[in-house]
Amino acid sequence: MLHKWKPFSFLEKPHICCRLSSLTFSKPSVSVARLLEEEPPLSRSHNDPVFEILSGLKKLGFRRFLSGDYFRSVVFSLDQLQVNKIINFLRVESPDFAVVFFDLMRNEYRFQHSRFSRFVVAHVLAGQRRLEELRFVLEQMLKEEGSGSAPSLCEHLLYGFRDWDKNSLVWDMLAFVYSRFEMVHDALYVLAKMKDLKLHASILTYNSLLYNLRHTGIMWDVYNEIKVSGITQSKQTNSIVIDGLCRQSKLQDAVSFLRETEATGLGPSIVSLNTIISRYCKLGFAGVAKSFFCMMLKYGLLPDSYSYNILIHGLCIAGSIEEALEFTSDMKKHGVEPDIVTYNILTKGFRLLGQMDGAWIVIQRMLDRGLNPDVVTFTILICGHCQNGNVKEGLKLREEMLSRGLQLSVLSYSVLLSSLCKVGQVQEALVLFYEMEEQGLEPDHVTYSILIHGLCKQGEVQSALLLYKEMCSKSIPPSSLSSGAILLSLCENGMIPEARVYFDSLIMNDWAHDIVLYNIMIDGYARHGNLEEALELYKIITEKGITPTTVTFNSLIYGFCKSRNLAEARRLLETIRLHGLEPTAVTYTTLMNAYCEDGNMRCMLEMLREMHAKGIRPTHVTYTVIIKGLCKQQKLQEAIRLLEDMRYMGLNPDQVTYNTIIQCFCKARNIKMAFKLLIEMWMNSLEPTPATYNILINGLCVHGNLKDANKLLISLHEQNIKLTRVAYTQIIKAHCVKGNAYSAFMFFCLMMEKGFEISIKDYSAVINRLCKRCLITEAQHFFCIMLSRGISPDQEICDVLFNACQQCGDLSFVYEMLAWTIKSGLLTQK
DNA sequence: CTAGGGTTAG
Repeated sequence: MLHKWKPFSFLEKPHICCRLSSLTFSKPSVSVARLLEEEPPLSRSHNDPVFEILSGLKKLGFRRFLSGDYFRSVVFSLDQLQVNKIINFLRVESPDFAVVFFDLMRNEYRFQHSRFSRFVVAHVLAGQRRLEELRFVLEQMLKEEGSGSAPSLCEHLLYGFRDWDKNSLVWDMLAFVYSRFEMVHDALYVLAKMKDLKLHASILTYNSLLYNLRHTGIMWDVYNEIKVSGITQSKQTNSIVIDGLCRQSKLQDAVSFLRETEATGLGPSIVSLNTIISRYCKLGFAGVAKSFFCMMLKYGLLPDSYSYNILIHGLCIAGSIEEALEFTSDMKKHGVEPDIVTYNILTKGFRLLGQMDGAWIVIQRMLDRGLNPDVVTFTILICGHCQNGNVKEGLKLREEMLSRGLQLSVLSYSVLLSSLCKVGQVQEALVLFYEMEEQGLEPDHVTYSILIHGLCKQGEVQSALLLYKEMCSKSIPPSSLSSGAILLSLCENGMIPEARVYFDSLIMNDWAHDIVLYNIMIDGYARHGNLEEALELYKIITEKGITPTTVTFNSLIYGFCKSRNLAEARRLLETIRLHGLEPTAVTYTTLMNAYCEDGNMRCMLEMLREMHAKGIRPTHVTYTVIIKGLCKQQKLQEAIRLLEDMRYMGLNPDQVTYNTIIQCFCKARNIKMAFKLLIEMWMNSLEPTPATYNILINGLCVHGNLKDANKLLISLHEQNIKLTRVAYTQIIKAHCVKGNAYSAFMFFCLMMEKGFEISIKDYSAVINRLCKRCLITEAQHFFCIMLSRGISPDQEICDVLFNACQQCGDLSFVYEMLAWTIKSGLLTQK
């Protein structure tokens, strides 16, 4: 291997830079002769820099020679082979200098050492038990060699250094460093070679490997090997196994393992018990966690601050803040002082209960104790405000942090980004995202997931994809979450075949067992009426042994409801329980809505009763469905009463709720009440949606006064309020039906002005209606606009116009139309 | 040991 100079790194050093121009790379300069004049080197070696360097070192001493002109003039021409010779020579003569020379070449001259030199120096360091440095040398080597390099490095070590002193230490450290760098396969390879050579690995190496493999079943292979090899286990060995079992969700095995090791004399360690307590807490079993805490005391082990913090945290997430506070005083009594982590945990505890005032009391106590809130404290507070929908307050806290000189972490930014996205302020989120990058913070896969998701939800799929690409280019591997966002957006945009191709590619990768991805795809199929494919995917899930969630079934139920197979939908409700899962409000609401659409109020109410009996709280969506049912039965007063009841029960009606009930009043020709409800929306700071206006405009067109509809739409149009094309098309339709071609034309222009895509369907809708009323000239007019916008007429539109011209007796246009149809190849056979 | 992200219903 040829060594490579890294010119730019040494050019940074001014003294070298100056010399560079005067350097000669061929023969030793005159100054060498002067340096060595006391005893000139052997003449035959004049051209051999290795010889000159070695004799120079000997004569002048290390420091003097290496800082001298000769060495500086010749150093840049040295290749790896020559450096190998020097180092190997020094190893025998004076091992310390071998290391110094090695370091100097690398640090001062950015010399890329060969494997041979590195291993030589590694052996020297191993011989002197300079383990930190040994590790460093091997770390440098493995950083450059990368993963998959173990076989060739082992070969090198095996054939080049077989009987060297302390060879086994170098092997062991090599395995250790591979393991630390998470190059597990390489580490295992080295260990296997060591086994062949009958070399023993140290417990540290085994522990490190055990640690890296603790997520997997291979952990046991390593553990058994430790037992077989007969080396003494350390305290950490058992803790790592227990941690691994916990991470593999084998909590029972972890407990049994703890009991087994108890007998072997080492006894359970604090760390092992802490791990188990932590696991039980995370699963929400604070009671079990407490019993292990007591067990710790029984063993005579004194709980440390970790033990207390873990338990206090467990109690907080279980909602038992009082008990958490009791343990906090308990820890003080036992001489363990609550630290910043304890206070942060308690703050979070209050935050989880929505008691922000309690959170502030904790912070006050923390301040009294002389502890300053840190980034975590602030993040918890920001989180609290954001989850209450108060992003503004969250942003204020950010200011506060900055004014205290606290740098926001990636995490605290992510909290803010997430809540900005949730309230639809994606642009603001992006601004904050760029600020974050400017601060030199590297967004991680969670940050990207949040933004990609936010953009997708806003329909900005292209920007989302750009961000996705950016993430991949930074070699942040896409997570199932960010990919899930893309998948979801493909489904939401109706691109089901594309979604499936993408889905298959995701399943081929690491996320073949992520049920959420399946759920998104199944829902995509169910939503777009492809129940067969949805069921096919469900079959695949069960075949793969993946546990479905209630969401999986909810989507299937939706699919069956959509295809009007209510019996099967209802049967699936029972299937949920057979899988040991609980139906949710979504399950029941989906079914209730289907019964409601079917006009089957009896079954709908039956579902509501069942829901109630099972203790599942209806949501505002459930109530909206019931309101819809009441409206269908023309029970308007009851609907209004339910709307009031909702608020009373703390369920806030949203836009859809109002849209439902407003539509109902429009149909009942009670336009006044419909507008009263619109005002009520405003008063509850609910921004009406485009659908709200569509309902009102339609109500005015069909059941009210068309002039009022005109006024409303024009006013909305002028105020630039977000509308859909439906607002325009339905009023155009109404005017056409009434024969107000001019008004229709005016609104048509307004619709075009707003930049809505106008399709042939819009033209034929107008032309059809105008023709029906024999408004041929007006229909022609729209026909001409259509042609001028580059839209080609289809068969149907030509037929309609042609027939109308004949029937209404406008023969002049018949010929024109005839010419047109011939020209377009759309001639009809009538 | 403490702080962040996803899927479903009207």
